[in-house]
Amino acid sequence: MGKRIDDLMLEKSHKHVTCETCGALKDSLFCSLTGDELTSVDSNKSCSYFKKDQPLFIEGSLPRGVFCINEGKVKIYSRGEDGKEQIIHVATTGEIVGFRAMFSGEAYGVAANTLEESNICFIGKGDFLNMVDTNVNLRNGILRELSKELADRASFIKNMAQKSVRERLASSLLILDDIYAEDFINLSREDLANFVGTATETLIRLLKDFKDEGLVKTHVRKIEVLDKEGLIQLAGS
Amino acid sequence: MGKRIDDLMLEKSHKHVTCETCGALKDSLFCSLTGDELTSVDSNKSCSYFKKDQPLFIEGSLPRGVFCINEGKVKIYSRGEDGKEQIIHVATTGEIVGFRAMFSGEAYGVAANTLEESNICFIGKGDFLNMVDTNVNLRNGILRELSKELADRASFIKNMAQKSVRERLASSLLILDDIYAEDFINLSREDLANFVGTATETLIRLLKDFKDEGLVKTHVRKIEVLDKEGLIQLAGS
DNA sequence: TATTAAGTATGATCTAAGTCATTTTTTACC
DNA sequence: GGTAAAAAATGACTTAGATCATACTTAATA
Repeated sequence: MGKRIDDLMLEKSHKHVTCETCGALKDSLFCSLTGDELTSVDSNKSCSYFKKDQPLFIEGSLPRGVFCINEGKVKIYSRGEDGKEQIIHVATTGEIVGFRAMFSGEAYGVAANTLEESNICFIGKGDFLNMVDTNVNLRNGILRELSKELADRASFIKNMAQKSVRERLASSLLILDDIYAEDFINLSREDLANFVGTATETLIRLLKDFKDEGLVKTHVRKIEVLDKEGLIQLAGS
Repeated sequence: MGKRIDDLMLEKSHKHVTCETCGALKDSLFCSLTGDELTSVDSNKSCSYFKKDQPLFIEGSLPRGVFCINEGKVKIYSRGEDGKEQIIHVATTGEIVGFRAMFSGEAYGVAANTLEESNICFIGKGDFLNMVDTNVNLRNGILRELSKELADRASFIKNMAQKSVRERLASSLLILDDIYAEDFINLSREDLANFVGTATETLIRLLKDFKDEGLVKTHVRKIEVLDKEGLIQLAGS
């Protein structure tokens, strides 16, 4: 008899990712933590393996801590009345997810799911808030991060209100190309549509246009950006 | 010969609004400041009278401090390629405006203009950051505020992507009705359209429908909300 | 490797909402 | 108080993009 799924997950989760050796550390908000602090985080965190499309947290639940992405991708989204998702952000290696609701004391206004297999650590609310309170660099990093995101979302709103779907697709592909770095963009057509803010059918049609125009190339579901400059032109400001 | 405009402004600006007696204090992030801290803010701030549609700061400029609204309304907006404004937020009495860019160290990604005659105090960057560093309550208040706004903007994005203009107008009117509290909503049709994210003509047409349906009543440019419940129904989630 | 399900693609149709042109009303200012 | 300018309103027209129906392809699982 084969192993149970739980066993497999446990096995993978026991990769023993320690903060000290975490490849994502230097890109993360935790980069300013002292050796002692890191050791303390290490002993208070739990690291787990997530399969594709598993929830980290759901809309309306109360935050119990933060998630630190060691490896993988996570979509942050909110669901409309009709159930349609709007993806607000795609988080990647090194990012800390879910600390916003931590400060507001409110329930999550968004949900988070893995987009692919991921290794993600969890740090409890108390430990995290304690660190923020005592570590000036971490705190300033968070203030900076929150502010930057606020600016990002302002321009997201403007794009939604003023740009055509075609323009938004171009600018979305550029954003995703950065996030997926050396990999091809790897999102379902539906997720991509939910990021751009359009119907899946419309997205597919426009993506075909982009292919015909030599802007992108598709490898089944994966999308390769061929002409970054062209997309920039198309995306406008 | 009558007084020059500068004199009049000076006169009004010399209302001597002190933080201790500021009516907006209790609603503001500064409510947690100690007596000493307030005195220090007081001696380091400048308070000025702004006419209608004057800029507090413009997109792309570097922040030199924060603005505290003693009396009045301020629109926070961003301009698209074609010059069309997208209004992100309408700030009112008690709100502190412009502290987001302060933490990110970047230039303003948005602009701010008065929507009506306003009394607004200015606190320099150094003084403000200093207070944030030393006052735990203020700091936590700011973290909470930033987080809440982030959540607001996520739902703003979702609304833009998924709701019809009619639904967005309903929800915008509800938001504005809260902001204008006991007053009627007092925005130009163009500003309202730029808040809803639609063309001015479309806004005017829909507003007329709302009038016909008994949801609102207009007093020339001002808008009175008659049927809050009806608007809530219409706005959806 | 068959079978099913999920995801991707395409076609046909409809309408919400944008654009441009013009008129009416309100506001600002000599 | 009269005139000019700005804001609001209405009409006619056009189209981007949503929706629904259906076909095709890739992935999953027995």
